[in-house]
Amino acid sequence: MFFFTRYPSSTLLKTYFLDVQFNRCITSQLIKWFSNFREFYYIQMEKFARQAILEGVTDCKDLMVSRNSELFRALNMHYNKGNDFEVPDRFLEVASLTLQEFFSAVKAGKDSDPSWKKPIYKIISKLDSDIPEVFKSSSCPQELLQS
DNA sequence: CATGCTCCTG
DNA sequence: CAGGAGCATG
Repeated sequence: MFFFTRYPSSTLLKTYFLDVQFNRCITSQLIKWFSNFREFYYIQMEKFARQAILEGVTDCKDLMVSRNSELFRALNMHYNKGNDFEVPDRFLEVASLTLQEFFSAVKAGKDSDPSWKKPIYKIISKLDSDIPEVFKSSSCPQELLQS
């Protein structure tokens, strides 16, 4: 699900886990889960962005996340270990944009500001897509829901 | 006071 | 990932 939504609301999650009896713990645990997902995601982005800078990359167009890029492999291995489904193109676009945002920010020296990542988070949080119906409850294979 | 999020650990 | 601290919102 992370490939579609980086910042799912608790109400949205509830509509996709109809067979789960939500209580405070379950809900906060799921929210926490996505928070952890984001951490990994952003850490990878920053890592590759800095690496690109060290490699002398100057054009953002050279920072597109394709299905055969190292960054994609790292993310796919984390969220889609068994290659249970095809990652949506939209995610590649969001990932590319995220990488470019980090790249530009670091390159501009904005990382000296303690809260330099906040603006990037704000941008990315607005790029969530709708989750396909197939992910909903009962008929959905567990492999798909796991990430 | 309840939520939700980040940051830091283990 | 899970836990907990600390901060922001409403």
